[in-house]
Amino acid sequence: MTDQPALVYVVDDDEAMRRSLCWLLRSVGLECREYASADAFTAAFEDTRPGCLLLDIRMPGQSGLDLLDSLSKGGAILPVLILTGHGDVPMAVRALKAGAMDFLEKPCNDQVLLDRVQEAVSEHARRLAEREVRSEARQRLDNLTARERQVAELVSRGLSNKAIARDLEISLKTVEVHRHNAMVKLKVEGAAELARLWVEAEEGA
Amino acid sequence: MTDQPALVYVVDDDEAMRRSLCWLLRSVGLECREYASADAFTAAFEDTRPGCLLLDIRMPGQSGLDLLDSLSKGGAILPVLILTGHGDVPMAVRALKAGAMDFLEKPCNDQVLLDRVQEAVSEHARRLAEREVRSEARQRLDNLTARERQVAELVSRGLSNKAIARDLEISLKTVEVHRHNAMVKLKVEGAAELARLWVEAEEGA
DNA sequence: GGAAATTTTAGGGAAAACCCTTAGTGTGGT
DNA sequence: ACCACACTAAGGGTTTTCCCTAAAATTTCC
Repeated sequence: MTDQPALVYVVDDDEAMRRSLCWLLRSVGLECREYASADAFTAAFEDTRPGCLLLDIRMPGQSGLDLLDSLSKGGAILPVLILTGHGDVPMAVRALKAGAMDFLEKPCNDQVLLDRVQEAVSEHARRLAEREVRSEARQRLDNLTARERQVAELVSRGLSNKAIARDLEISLKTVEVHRHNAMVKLKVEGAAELARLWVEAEEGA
Repeated sequence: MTDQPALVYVVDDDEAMRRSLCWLLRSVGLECREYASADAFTAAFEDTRPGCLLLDIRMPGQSGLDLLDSLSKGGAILPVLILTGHGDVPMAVRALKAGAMDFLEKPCNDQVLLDRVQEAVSEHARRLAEREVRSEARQRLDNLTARERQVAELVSRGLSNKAIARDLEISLKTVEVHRHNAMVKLKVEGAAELARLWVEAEEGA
């Protein structure tokens, strides 16, 4: 997670609008890329670098709301700021419930926009860090064999080796082996750390 | 947490509207109480029984948005459905960002409204259960003495008694005592359960 | 000042966890 | 058939935790 500079994506079919937005963003030192359609953006973006998306709704081809849906369905965590000229209440409600971070109407005050962008970028950095922790945990969990995972889970729930042996109907010695192997693979020491790792990995799963 | 029936609060200064809403809600078996102002509602509601709030924005006295803010500031977890006749985009955005679960415009389709209410009630039940777990955990934690809490935290982080003794510069025997007392007070057995309890209590703190 | 609670330390024994090696069995792939 | 891997099991020793009793020093509160 090398702390890369923020990148703002601007998706709008109106070229003048894109230019103007990017000019504004670059004037405060934000890197910025333009896309004329949802598809062009989808093909290009990577959800690993802190940033956010400034998105228009009314566009030829895939609409902004559709893009918003497909982003969240695809597990993306990039914050989206809707910026539209012809918004109505149902549209705003749908966008925000679909996970948009904000819904701004053109024309929009420059400073307000920049503030929202900064908020969104911070939020994305936060989410990226969180996702990193969980995916790290889950990746280590994936390296366990079925039996090891089974034993590790029971350990994380506070059962003793003896109780686990009874539960799984295997010998105490076998449990010790699985437990030890799991601990090594997960790089944890002791039941407490294992329990924490387990909670981290399973929350929001 | 005796599983009480749902209770829907309706806050609107227009009496005809309140009546009509309550008639609709009662027709599907939902209990329902009416309030003509934000203040009347604030004085009466209790955030322990599953339900939701149907809230108008434009009212004499405290506005619906103000009520929404003061609810979330007060730590309430009651889901709020905004139902207003004169909504605009900025108002909807503000309401949703302030935590409203939905923003509906009058007149509103009956079935849509009832669906949203049911969703909101389920959501509240879910939140109540979560809050219950956390407050139980925190309450038990509050019964620990300072030293016990200190020791328990280090145990939950995976440190051995010996390591804790070094950290706190006290004897191993003392650590054992504090650890044991903490375990008894927290009603947990083993480091794993303690770690889980700790995570439960501290998350979202 | 005295009672109650907290913090501190200790001895000693039973239970559990931890660490090492060795090894038989079964399964899947080359 | 052979190899790699997972699962199983055991012996034996060290360390840590768990559980009991006992008690002194300290702090807090009335």
